[in-house]
Amino acid sequence: MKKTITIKDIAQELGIHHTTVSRALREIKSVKKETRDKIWRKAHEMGYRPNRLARDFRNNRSNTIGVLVPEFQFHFFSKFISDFSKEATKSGFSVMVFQSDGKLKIEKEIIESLISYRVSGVIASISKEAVNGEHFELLENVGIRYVFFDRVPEDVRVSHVLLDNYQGAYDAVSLLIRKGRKRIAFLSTPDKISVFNDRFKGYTKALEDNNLPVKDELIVREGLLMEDGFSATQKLLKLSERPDAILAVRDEVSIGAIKCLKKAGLRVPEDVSVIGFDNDPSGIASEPELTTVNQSISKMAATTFELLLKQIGSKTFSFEKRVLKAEIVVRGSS
Amino acid sequence: MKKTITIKDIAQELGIHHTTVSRALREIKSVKKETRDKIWRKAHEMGYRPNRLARDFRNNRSNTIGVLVPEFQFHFFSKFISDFSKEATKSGFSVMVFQSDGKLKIEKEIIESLISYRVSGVIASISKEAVNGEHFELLENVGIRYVFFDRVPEDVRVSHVLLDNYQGAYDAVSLLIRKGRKRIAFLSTPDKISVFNDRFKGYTKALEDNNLPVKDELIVREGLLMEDGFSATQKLLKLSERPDAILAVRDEVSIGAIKCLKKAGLRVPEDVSVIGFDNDPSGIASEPELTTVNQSISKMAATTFELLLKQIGSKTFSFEKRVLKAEIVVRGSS
DNA sequence: TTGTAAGCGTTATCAT
DNA sequence: ATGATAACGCTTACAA
Repeated sequence: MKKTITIKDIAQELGIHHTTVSRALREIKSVKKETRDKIWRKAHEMGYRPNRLARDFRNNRSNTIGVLVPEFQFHFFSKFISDFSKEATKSGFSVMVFQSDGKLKIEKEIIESLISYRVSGVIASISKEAVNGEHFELLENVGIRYVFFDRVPEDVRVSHVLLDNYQGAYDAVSLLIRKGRKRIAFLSTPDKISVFNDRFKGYTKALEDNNLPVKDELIVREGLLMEDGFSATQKLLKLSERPDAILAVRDEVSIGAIKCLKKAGLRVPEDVSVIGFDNDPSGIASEPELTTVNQSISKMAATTFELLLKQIGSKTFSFEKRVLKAEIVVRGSS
Repeated sequence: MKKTITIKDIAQELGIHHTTVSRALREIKSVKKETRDKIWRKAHEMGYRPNRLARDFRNNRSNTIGVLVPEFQFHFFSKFISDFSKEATKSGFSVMVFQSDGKLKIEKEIIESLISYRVSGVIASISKEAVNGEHFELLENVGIRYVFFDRVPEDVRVSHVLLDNYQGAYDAVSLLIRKGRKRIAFLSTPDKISVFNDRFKGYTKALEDNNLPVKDELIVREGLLMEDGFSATQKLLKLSERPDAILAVRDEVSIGAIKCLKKAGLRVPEDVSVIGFDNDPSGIASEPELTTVNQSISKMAATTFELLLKQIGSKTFSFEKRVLKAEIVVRGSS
């Protein structure tokens, strides 16, 4: 194991002072070009690698952005993080990802950890147990900027980026109504999560605007997985009058619904139309292919990064809300 | 923005020395219980949060594990990272994820970055452009332990964890042959990636052991995406004699194949059987559901972490190979 | 059991 | 344009 080379080693070799080396390596103009070149050459020759730990410590700030999500196997989150991290890397940041597993307690621990790491900024999609965003205020106290995306606290008063969930659901239901559907079911989760609440509001509003009743029996909140979609649909099929369309808050749920419908001998979309949310890859694998409400994940990632970057390096916390338009991708299931 | 509390602040408040505070907070036995309690109480009262930057700097080691993958949208990688990171968190590590995008140049930069961060360890799945693992030796030079998983260099001589890709493919083909299939196609990628090479070897060996010819026309290397599976299958269907089974190296590719077959009016599995690799969620969405070679991702993650942990804190680099058994999940498509 | 002193590698500030 | 000095918060070796 070789000795680690520091700026002092380079300075010594060159017979100059290490602060000059530091300046040269950071491309500070006040260094003569000749010295600068000499230093760079020597640094390279000696295999110098900056010690970020020392640099971060000295600057009291790590060049890292913390990402806090409930869970990162959901396609939405993994794609988002992938895009976000490409974006952040371009600007010289590293990314640390933490999963709260939907638990408030873990979320709080992660926030402590983030502070302890003196990250440059944080983006977060909150856990379902977090009703408000109070515990994030700790970040403010120590001057760390943060931006919420997708799952935001109800009382949110910091910058955040959202899909227009309300509009997406409204449009999806409107489409179904235009196709003559009248008994439109809504499949969601029992958890109170902003995103899904908004989708529900869009659903009811569209029904009302078209003079259709909102029926409790058509609203089933089993959960967010494929099997939840399946079991929810089983319940629906036991009704005296079955639904003629289903809007589910996630594609996986829709796929479960389609499986259940087909198993019951019903045709999709002839007997029952199905629409999902998220444009998950499995929607394309499904037969028929799934109509879905699409959110441009890469745009969302870029916007989130933009809002965060705007705050990092600015003196004040700011409050800006960005809502991204949702678009319906019409495929075979509707 | 509040002043940050340090151990010196606590010490001052208590009229003791800050090294005692340091010791107490790290639960070092040589501190009297009484003092210890006093310190913890005060620390909590003052809202002390350790500065990890300072600690890491002083220890010349950050409590972080670097994860290097080609890409993390693939279900395999996002699930792996999710599981790995839960595992690592349990032992008090944080996780930093970097994507090479399959590019050697980026991979090298990431390695520099990892060194610069003095991470405690690294796990990596290498880019397709990396023929050997030479560039990882830099890590060794500075004493950072690393373990490869899934995509490993050809000449690998450090610890690594693999699926038994050879066996998985061998078993899949054997299954198809037992079902009477004789013209079994193989869909893969043109890139030389260890994982897929091994799957290919298993494929040919199984054919040979059953006295079936390995036919070039049945081997199509279009890529790893759904559309690649689709177009590869189109080519296969133009042959004078079509295949009666398809083994693809990823589930997504298989799904593309199934779509193409169905579009051509062929039945799956009656006319053509299809088997994939990875047990991707979309395999379940597909119709028929996809038979696939499954690798236990959580086991792989746990094993990778285990091998890494064994090396962190040990004086010597070690070389241990773990091969995880692959199992076929039989569903409708075969 | 506790205190003292030194130092990790870097950068900011001030002096030359 | 470059050098000298100090400091960031923490831990370790040594002394008391």
